[in-house]
Amino acid sequence: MNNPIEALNKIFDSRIRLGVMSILIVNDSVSFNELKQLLELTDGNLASHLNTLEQAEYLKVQKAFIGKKTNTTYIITDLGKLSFKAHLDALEKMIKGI
Amino acid sequence: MNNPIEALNKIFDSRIRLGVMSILIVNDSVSFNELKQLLELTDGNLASHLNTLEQAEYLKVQKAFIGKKTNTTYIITDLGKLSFKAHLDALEKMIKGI
DNA sequence: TAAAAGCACTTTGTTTTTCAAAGTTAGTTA
DNA sequence: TAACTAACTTTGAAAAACAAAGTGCTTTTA
Repeated sequence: MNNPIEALNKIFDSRIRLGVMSILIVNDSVSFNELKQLLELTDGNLASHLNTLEQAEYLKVQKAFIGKKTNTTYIITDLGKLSFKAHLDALEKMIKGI
Repeated sequence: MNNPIEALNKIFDSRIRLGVMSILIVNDSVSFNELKQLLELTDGNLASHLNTLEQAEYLKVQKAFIGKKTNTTYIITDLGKLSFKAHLDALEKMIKGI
């Protein structure tokens, strides 16, 4: 048997980032405020986790205008999708003992 | 929709503790050394994660003798099994967006 | 039109967690 | 008896998480 945890992605150790990804993988685009309310986080905390995911290029930020009002939304990238799925696969394999 | 991450267990944020639990859930009893080799950890690091799991009463320690030699093995508790399964369920629900 | 409020952050600083390395105790093999 | 293994504990450093406060901009409200 080889090390079952090495295929797990360190970035997804955090349940907040796991939560963000699981929201973004089923929603095309989610705003900062929606995430904040869904996950019940402070601005700073959410912003820093989003930043970690953005640095990893797992999501991208889209700044748009709704009328004159700015609106920031977050979108998962292809790399984000792949990495998240790979992590879930690794988790499943580990649990099933494959 | 309610907060998808609140049902996740903080203790299982750590992939090391996740790894330990996934080993213990399929093996009746695993020794310190086996865990150390499987997970490729230093003694101190493994011991501290095992301690966290023991504090939570997710596993118990069994000190036995093999001949005159002591042998320490770790066994998952019923609470450990329940908590681990509950965490996996919560994860699954979160991912599936239930 | 001045004040209050919302958005999306950044900054600051504390607390918590993680981890490696070294030390410890006790038995074991060469 | 010296080196070795097992199973830790202790120490200390580094990283991560987090809340709170501050910022700049816009919009709504009194």
